[in-house]
Amino acid sequence: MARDEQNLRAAVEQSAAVLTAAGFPRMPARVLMALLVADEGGLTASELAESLGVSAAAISGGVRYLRSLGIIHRMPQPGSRRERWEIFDDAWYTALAGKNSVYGSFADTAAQALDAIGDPASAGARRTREMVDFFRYIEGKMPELLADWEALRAERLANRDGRAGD
Amino acid sequence: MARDEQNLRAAVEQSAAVLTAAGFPRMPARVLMALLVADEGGLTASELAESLGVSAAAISGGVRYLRSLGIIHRMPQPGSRRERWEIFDDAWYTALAGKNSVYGSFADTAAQALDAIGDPASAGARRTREMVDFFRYIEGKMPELLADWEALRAERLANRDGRAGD
DNA sequence: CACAGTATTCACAAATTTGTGAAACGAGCG
DNA sequence: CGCTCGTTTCACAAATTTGTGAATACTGTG
Repeated sequence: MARDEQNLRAAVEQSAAVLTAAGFPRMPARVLMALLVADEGGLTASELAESLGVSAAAISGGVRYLRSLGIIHRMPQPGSRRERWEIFDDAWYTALAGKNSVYGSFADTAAQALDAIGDPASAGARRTREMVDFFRYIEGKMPELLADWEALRAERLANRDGRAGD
Repeated sequence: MARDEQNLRAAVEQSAAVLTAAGFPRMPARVLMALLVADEGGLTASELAESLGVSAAAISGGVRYLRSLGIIHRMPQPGSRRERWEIFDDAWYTALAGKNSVYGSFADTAAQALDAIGDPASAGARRTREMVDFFRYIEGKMPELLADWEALRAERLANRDGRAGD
């Protein structure tokens, strides 16, 4: 079965739209999805621009954003000025782990609010304390969850190898 | 210790800023934090407006958004037109569970991309498949994580009661 | 060391989001 | 049943975000 470019484009756009709806900036989301489905070796800026139908400048901005998140990287091609952009294999893992620190800093600022409330028995204090506890709990459990995923993934890969390379 | 209004305001704004940085719209974030730290009985729209220093219209919009997310509710006061808005106790729990469905729909659209790629052995297919698997895994584990939190919370409350109401 | 091909930056236009004041609406009270 | 207070809706202004074309900077090649 060959690449169904038309459906692929549509699915890329739709997935990017989901990310956008979740608060992710538009262009980075589109670039990210394009890189996700790209073949081995990633894509150049101009390939991205052509594929997404946008200017080179837009790609440059999107790429800078994604790089600042540490989920893509540049692969300088020896003997060519054309650099290829590639998504890290653990991009999503990293992104989710990173969001974890958002939970953490949110809990931290909320904890300051908790201090400022004073009376620990008040409704506001109880509510706030419970929220802080909740996010700290999630934050604490996430590493375990991710580790479990890693283990499961490694196991799958081992099985696949065991079956003589699929 | 009494309420330190000044620090409380600052902490509320800062927490709202963290939410905003994470993609949450600004005014809803501010309203949400104000309601979180509010005393028993929640706040009226005008109290929110005064506390946040914005117009009644802005509050109305923010409140509508939060209600659409199902994390606050209106408490009609008998004998008064002033309705009080209150945050649900399980607001954050709900929000996180809801985000879970975002993971799900993201995985779904990405799975469509996977189909469109065709060749399952290609780099793009491998990458995409792994991402889909990852989010499905997270999505699957989250209920368990939340249930564990519930259990822990119930246990804490029981202990507190056991110690004769703190 | 100048040239050619790419990538990045910049100023700006378009689109979207955000918040306001004024008007409309709705519920209790005299 | 009209008045009053509080909330919601609406049209619009301000601010922010998003993406473009043109100019600039960078790197390898002849």
